[in-house]
This record gives sequence, structure tokens and C-alpha cells, in this order.
Amino acid sequence: MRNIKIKILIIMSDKLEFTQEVQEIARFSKALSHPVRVYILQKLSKMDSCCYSGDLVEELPVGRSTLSQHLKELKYAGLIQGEINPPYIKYCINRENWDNAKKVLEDFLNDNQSADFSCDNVKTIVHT
Amino acid sequence: MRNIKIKILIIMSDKLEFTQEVQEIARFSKALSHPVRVYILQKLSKMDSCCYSGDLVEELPVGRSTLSQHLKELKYAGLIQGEINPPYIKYCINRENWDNAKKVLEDFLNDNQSADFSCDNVKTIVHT
DNA sequence: TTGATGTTTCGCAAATATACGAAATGTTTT
DNA sequence: AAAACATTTCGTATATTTGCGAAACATCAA
Repeated sequence: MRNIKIKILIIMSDKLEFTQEVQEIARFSKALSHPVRVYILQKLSKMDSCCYSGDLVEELPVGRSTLSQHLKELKYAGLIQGEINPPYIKYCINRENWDNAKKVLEDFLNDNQSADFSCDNVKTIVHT
Repeated sequence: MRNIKIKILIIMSDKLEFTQEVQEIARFSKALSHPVRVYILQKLSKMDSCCYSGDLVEELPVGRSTLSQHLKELKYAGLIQGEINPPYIKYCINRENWDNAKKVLEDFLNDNQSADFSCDNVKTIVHT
């Protein structure tokens, strides 16, 4: 007769949904995750005026339609806004939302152990 | 006889390469562009100790192999490091690089017009 | 040696992001 | 009305990201 083992497993899994905060941080970070968009936001947030799509396309190594898509994404994220000024379109920072995004990200960046703890005795770096 | 127009166009295009700074901002932002990675970094940067992959998978709504990939990405970005502690692997913040990333991002976030300028008379929001 | 355990890698599928040129849109100029 | 212009949308191609389960790997326990 065979030896039989019975094992009973009780799994206490406590899967989280992500908090609003975590999702917001990820969303804003995503908006900043492409050099074209970083460049645009950097330029617009520094300027004290608006900026034409045509000006940007001169400076950036992408075509017009691609630039337009990046602008659309930034607008969708609420970080910039466009004013139609025929035949041009002027873009500028959406101050309110940009300030909010900055606050969310800065809070995240500053909210950590000030102590200079880290794994001291690192033996091996995994994930070569 | 047809009317003939001749147009001479001199195009002064001045396409930029992205600066190191802009590329770095985009790279760090990308590392933060997924809720799982935000969660991990938030947790590790707050903790005064390390954290097992097995602990994380309990809390997060993704499978083991998916979590492993996110950890790999964070490690590749230099933001965390792993210590093999059989049969576990302990992960923790890479303080030096994380502090640098924070500095890069914070400088970017703070480097802008303090004046509360924005497009005042926005007539139409484009990119509906 | 075999089995149990924690973790990663592999192979794949589906979704999303990035890029471009052509065509469409809307406005001004001729 | 037609041409010129700035910009967006569409269609499409390609690359990257995200996710999972199965298999592999390395270590410890029996």
C-alpha cells in the first residue's frame, strides 16, 4: 500500500487595489516618460508666454503628426492647454494641474526614510 | 502661355538632440510610470529594512513572474538592489541612485516660472 | 536522493506606445 | 473661388510593455 500525504493549505492573501495616490503618481510619471514631452513641459513651464506647435517641431527630432500626438497626450493628462489663434495654435502650461502634479510627485519623492539605510552586506546582485 | 511662379525656400531647421538631463528625467519617470513600481519604491524607500519578493506578491495584484519583471526593471534602472538570502531574496532601495533620481526629478519640477502666468483668454481647447 | 520552496527565465499573447506620410480641417490671403 | 498655411486625424507599421503559466534554477529539509 502506498504512503499517502494530505496537505491542507490556507492561503491568507490580501491583494491590494492601488490607492488613488499611487495611481496618480504613475499617471503623471507616464506623462513625463518621453523626452519630447519632458522637453515641452520644461519649455512651457519656464516660459512666461505660449508656444506654437510650429516652433516646437523646428526644435524637436520628430515630425509634425508625432508632435501633435505628444501634445494631445499632455493635454489629455491635463498638463497643458491650447488656445486657437488662427492660423496658429498656442500652447501653454495648465498652471493649476501642473502645480498639482508637481505637488503629488514632490510629496512622493520626499516621503521616505531620511536615514541612510540600505542593504549593507549585499552579496550578490540578482537579475543580472 | 501659363503663369509661372518660382518660390525659393530657405529652411533654417535647428533640430536638437535631447540633453542628457532631459533624457534622464524621461528615464526615471518611465521607471515610475507603473503603479506596481511606484508601490514598490514607495514601500522600500520608507522602510528601514529590506523586503522579500514573496511579501510583495501577496500585496500586489500581479503574479510572481510579472512582479519579478517589474523588480528587474527597477534594478536595471539602478533604483533598487537585491541581496540573496537563501531561500529568499531581499530587496532594498539603492540609496545613492535613488537620491540622485530624486534630485534630478526635483530640480526639474522646481525649475519653472514662479509667476502664475497661463493662457488667460483660452477660447477653445484643442485636441478634444 | 528526493521533495519542498522561493524566485527567475522562457515563450507566448494581448495591449499600448511611437512614428510617419497622406488626407482632412479650418482659416486667411489672393 | 482657389491657393496657402498650420495643425490635426487617419491608417498603418513597428517596437515596447504588460501579463501569465510552465519550466528552470538554486537551496534547504527529510
